[in-house]
Amino acid sequence: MLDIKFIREFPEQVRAGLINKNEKDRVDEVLELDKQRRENLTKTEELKARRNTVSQEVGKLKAKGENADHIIAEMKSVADQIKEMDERLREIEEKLTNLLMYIPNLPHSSVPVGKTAEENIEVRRWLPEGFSFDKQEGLLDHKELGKKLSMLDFDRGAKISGSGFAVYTGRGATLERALINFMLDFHLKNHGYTEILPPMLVNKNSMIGTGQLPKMEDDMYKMERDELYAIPTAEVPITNLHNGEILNESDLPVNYVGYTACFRREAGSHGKESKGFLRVHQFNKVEMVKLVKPETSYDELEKLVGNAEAILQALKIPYRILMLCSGDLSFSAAKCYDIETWSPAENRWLEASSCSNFENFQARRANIRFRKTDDKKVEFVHTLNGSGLATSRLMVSLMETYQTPEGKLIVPEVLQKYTGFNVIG
RNA sequence: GGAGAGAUGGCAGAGUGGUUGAAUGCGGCGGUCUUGAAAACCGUUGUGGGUUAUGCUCACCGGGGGUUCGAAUCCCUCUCUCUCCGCCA
Repeated sequence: MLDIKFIREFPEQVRAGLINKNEKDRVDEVLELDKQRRENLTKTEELKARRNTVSQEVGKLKAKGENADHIIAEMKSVADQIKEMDERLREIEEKLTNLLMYIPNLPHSSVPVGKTAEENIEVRRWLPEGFSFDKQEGLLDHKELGKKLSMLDFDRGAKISGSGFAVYTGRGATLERALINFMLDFHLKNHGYTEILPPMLVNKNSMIGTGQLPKMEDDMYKMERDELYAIPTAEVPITNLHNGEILNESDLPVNYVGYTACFRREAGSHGKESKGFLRVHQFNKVEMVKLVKPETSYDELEKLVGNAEAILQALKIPYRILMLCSGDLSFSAAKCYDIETWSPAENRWLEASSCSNFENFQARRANIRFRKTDDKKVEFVHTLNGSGLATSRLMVSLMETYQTPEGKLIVPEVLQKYTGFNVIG
C-alpha cells in the first residue's frame, strides 16, 4: 500500500509511476476520497470532543447528586448525529482503503521504463566452462528424458490430480529432494540465513499483507470452508511471520530461507508454454526473505540476487540476469531481477527466480515496523524476497544440461552426496 | 467435535459503567550520588489519525457489532490461548 500522505503531496510522481507500470491512473479518485475523508473527520471529531466534555459534566453532576436530565436529552441528539456521521465516514474510508489496496507499488528510479518483457534489460550472464549454445544431436527434452529414465510421470499426475501436477518417481524424486536440501544447506552455511518451515495454508490477512489479495484472488487455490488459501510462494507465510510487530533495529536485517511447495491456479494459461514443468500448479521452491532497514534495501537486493546466483554456479547451470522494466514489474515490487536458466531443448531461457525489493509497500500492508535505536521512532521495514530457487524450471535446465549422448543423466557434483548416486539411467 | 476459563501498555498484573490512555511492579531511557559500577532516590517512558499546531483534538484495553449522555468495564458475535473429554497422523 502506498502512503496516502505521499500521494497527497506528490500526486504527479505517483501518476507517472502508475502509467509506467501499465496501470490505471486513479490518483484523482484517491485525492477526492481523501479530501472527503478529512472533511468528515474534522466535523465528526468536533462533535465527539463536545460529547466527551459534556458526558464528563454529567458524571460530576450525578456525583454531587444533582439532576442532569436536560443535558442528557441534548446529548442524545448529538449521539445520533455522531452515529450518522461515523457511518458516512466509514463508507468513505472503506472506499478509500479498497482503492488503495488495488494501487500497485511504484517503480524505483533505477528501473528502466518499458511496456513489456521485451524491454527488460539483460544485466549479465554466466556460462559454465566449455558451454555452447549449439544443440546436442538427439537431445531429449526434460519430459521425454523424465519418462525414459522413469524420473517423472506427468500422465499419472494428471490422473490423480489433474493436468499441471507432476509426479516424481524413483531417482527423480530423490534428485528433487537432493536439490532442495542442497539449496537450503548452501544458503544456511554460506549466506547467513535462518531456516523456516512454515504452514502452506494461510489466512486472508496474510495474503493481503504481501499483496496477493485482493487483486490476484483468481490465481490462488482457496479452501472455501475454512477461509484458507494455498500459498503461491513461501514469501506469504514467511514475510507475515512479523505481521503487526515492531522489531528492534538491532534485529535487522532479518534473513529467512525456507522450503515450501507452491500452488498456483495459473488461470487461463494453457498451450505449448505449459508443457511438462514449464508451467505447473504445484512446484517446490526454496525462498529467501529479508526484512531490512530502508537505507540498506537496495544493497540487500543485490546480495539476494548474488545468493541465488551462487546456487546456479555451484550447480554449473548457465543463467542470465534480467532487470525488469517498469511495465513487467509485479504488483508489489519496486524493483526486480529475474534469473533465467538456459534450456537447451527449448532453446530459450526459463525464469527460475525472481528477486524483488518491495520497499515499504508490503510492510505497510502487513504493518511490520522497527524501532530505531537512536531516536526511538518507529518506521516501516523494507521487505525483499527471492527464489533461491524454484526447482521445476531449474530441473528442466538441469536435466537437459547434464544429459549424456546416450540419454543418461549425470547428477551434478554438488548433489551427489545428497543423492547417494551419480548417474541416472 | 463437546464442556469450561481467559485475552489489558515491552513484560507481569490491577481495574467490572463517570477526569482511566489506563493503578502498581519489573524492564527501558534521562538525571542525582559514585573514581567507575551496583544499590538508592528523582524524573520520564504506547501507537495511529486530523488540524498552517511551541498547541488543540479524535481513536485504540484480541477483532467486529450493539446498549448508554458516557464503555477497558454491560450485551452479541468472531478469532486465538489454556484446562478437561472425544477423535486422530
